[in-house]
Amino acid sequence: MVKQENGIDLHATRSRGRPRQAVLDQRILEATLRLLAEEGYARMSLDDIATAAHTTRATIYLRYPSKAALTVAAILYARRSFVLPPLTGDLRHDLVVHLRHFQETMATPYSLPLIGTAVAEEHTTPELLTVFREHVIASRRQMLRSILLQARSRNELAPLVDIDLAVAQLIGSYYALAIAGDPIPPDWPERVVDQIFAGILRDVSLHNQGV
Amino acid sequence: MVKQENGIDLHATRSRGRPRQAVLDQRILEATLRLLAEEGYARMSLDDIATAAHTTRATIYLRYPSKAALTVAAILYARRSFVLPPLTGDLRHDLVVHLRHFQETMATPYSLPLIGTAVAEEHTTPELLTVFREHVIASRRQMLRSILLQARSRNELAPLVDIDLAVAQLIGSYYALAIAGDPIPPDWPERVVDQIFAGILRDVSLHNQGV
Amino acid sequence: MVKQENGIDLHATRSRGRPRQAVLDQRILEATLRLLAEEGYARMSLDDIATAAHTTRATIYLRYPSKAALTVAAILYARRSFVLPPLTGDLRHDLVVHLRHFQETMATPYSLPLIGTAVAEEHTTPELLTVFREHVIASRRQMLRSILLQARSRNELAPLVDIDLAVAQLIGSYYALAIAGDPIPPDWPERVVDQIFAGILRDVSLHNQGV
Amino acid sequence: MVKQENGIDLHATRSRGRPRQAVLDQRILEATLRLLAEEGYARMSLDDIATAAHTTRATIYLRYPSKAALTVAAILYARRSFVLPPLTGDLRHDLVVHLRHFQETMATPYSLPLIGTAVAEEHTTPELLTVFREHVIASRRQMLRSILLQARSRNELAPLVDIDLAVAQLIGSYYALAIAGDPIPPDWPERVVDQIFAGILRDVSLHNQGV
DNA sequence: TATTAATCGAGACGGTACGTCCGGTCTTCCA
DNA sequence: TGGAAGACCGGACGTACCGTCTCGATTAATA
Repeated sequence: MVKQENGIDLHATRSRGRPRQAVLDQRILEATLRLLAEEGYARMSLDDIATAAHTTRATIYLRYPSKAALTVAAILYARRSFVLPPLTGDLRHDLVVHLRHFQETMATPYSLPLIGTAVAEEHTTPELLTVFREHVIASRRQMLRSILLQARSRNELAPLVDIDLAVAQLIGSYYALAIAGDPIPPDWPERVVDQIFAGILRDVSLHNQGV
Repeated sequence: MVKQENGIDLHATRSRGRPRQAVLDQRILEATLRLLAEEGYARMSLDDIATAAHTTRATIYLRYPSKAALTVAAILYARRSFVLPPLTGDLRHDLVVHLRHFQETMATPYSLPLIGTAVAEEHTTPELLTVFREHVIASRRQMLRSILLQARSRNELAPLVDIDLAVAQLIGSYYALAIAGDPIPPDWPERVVDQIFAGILRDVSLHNQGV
Repeated sequence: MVKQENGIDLHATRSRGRPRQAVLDQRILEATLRLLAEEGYARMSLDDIATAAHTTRATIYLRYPSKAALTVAAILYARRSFVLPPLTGDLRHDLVVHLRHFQETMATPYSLPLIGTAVAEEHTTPELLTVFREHVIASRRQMLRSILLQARSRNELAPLVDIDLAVAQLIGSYYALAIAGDPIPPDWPERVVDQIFAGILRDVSLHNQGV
Repeated sequence: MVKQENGIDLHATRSRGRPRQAVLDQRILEATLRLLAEEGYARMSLDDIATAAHTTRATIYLRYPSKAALTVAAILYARRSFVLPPLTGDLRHDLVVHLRHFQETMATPYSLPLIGTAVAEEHTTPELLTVFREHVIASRRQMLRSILLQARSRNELAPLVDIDLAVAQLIGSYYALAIAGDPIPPDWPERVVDQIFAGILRDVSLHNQGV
């Protein structure tokens, strides 16, 4: 009988003594998510989380060894029902669908600051960035990669395309716009897909034909 | 006769009272930069900065109202001698040169975590992100934009190109790779420029011709 | 079954949670008393107290809301084993004994400055003076009053004697001498008792007889 | 030719350069007195004094070397027109008049706290207490002493009277009442004089005669 | 009349302390 | 054993104050 279904179970061992209250796990994680969203990582205090979850700091430390670990757990908890859209085989359509999904995820109030936190704490709390990479970023990146790899196998891509770089261009354009403070256009997925498909240079052969 | 010699004069008004010791400004900002790099924003303490700058917290607070403001000033100070490379008119060359310059800037140990901090503190300390946008990001973005706009005026670009999006793709690919933990290839500037030039799709006309 | 064993129990409610370390209470109060004596109220710093008590300022603030409150508590602590001498019924003897006891109390290095502090802070920190009056001054004053009242009931006093004023004259002569910088004579208790007994005027009847 | 006429001239030497503004002396001292009365010595800040006197801390420090010295100067300034009542030769009347004068002086809002401050700062700022003793306390004490000495020379006093102690009893009864928080009765001067004249014991000879 | 020496306003600076807040650990009782 | 409650340590933050200092501007006596 397998207890862990997603590899991220910190309290797996079914030991003796009074069992933990599952409802407390939930309350703690949801309070964490809410305060993370409202205050940001730095200003979010464990005391406030404990109060919001109707428990105490000590009980939280019984579950998570640090503020960072709790944050990580909360992020994973938030993504527990996260499902990527299925692939259809249509290159443009699949890319647009996934980028839109990404866009919607990032539109929630504190998604970007949370990534910022993970990056900011890279040296002091590398677990944050690690868990982000492994459980949040990697899955989508892998999906986009496979979309492009399938397209390559269907011979739809130019032969020298750097697929990892293409994925970075697609996703990264969102980061760059957001960091710069530019509003993200509603049709950003279509725009970026079309632009990376066609390139930005004038078609020389066509141009020459015109002359 | 010009009074300001360095462009960023925070204490311009030659007012009454004992003037600030310029050397202290410098020592404080350089200590801040060093500790910011060594410890990161969160672990950097004003007491340590004061000690390293051979002064006291009170004196720092005379200049900057908060830790965030000091950090902002230090970042601006770090960029006081920041000079973007000149333009040549060669589209590909100019883009590659500027992206390489960006790449080198980001390669310093705490550039990315610092941006992460700014993004993370967006809601609690928006000044950080604002100053980043205005003094760090905007200038390069503007430069890349003008490179592409000049190319458009020389009729080198495809007519429907979204220039802001193209800039975001160029720069953003670096963000995406860094956040994902991917190593940045040494020839990243050339790669991303070429890929955004040509697009990633197989040349359909050529392909059709081939068939 | 008695819960309070020493009369002044600030933390009487046996509530939940980790109980305070009684030894810390003691160390803090004794360090306070020592530094109060060595440095005086103004120069005594909470950091030094904390260091001397092998704890931290935060822990002190857990117990006392301010420096003044801590000082008050320390003074009360110093008087925890304060026992007034018993009465014998001999008016002169009782008065002398109590005044000598008062004299010995005041002889400790910072007794008078401490009263001075309490008086000085009357408007800004009235608690100090209040606690002094209630716990230090009142008890002795009451005792002297009762000595005189008993004497009155034994018909030993002149009928019009203002007892409160008499107490004030006895004790006050010490204050006045100390404030004036006069050395307090070792037999001050006997002197002041005898002088307040007999009055200072030449005995008129005797004088008249002499003439 | 004597320059200083009262021993307390801090700015005697008539040197070259811009002379001091006499009006500033006055404003500073009066602001000091007011804030000393309103806030007490400890809470009175030189910045507040400077602001109230429409000047700056540096200018104050040009005149007085420390907060304590300024306070001393202010107290002396407050007593510049202090005149003790003349003697009449009537023992009881003279004592009552001087005690009433003392009572009125002490009735001003911060007289007692000021003495408290001087006593409190005895170890850290002994000048305060010294100047108090020399210029405030000693003069009255001397006057009361001379009243009693004259009475002795007129053979009005009992032969063994300790005059210094008698003065201390007279004045000290006020201190004791004030410190204890007792209201001072309006006829306190008469009461204390009469009580110290007659003593508090029942007249034994009279009593014996009565029996 | 020009110089000189001091005052005065304004504010920088070092040093020190206060009171608050937080993260992490611990200790105790209760269920 | 889990959980509630809260003590405890260590350390940072921002504020306040004292006493010193360094400027520029001003003012009067003097050379």
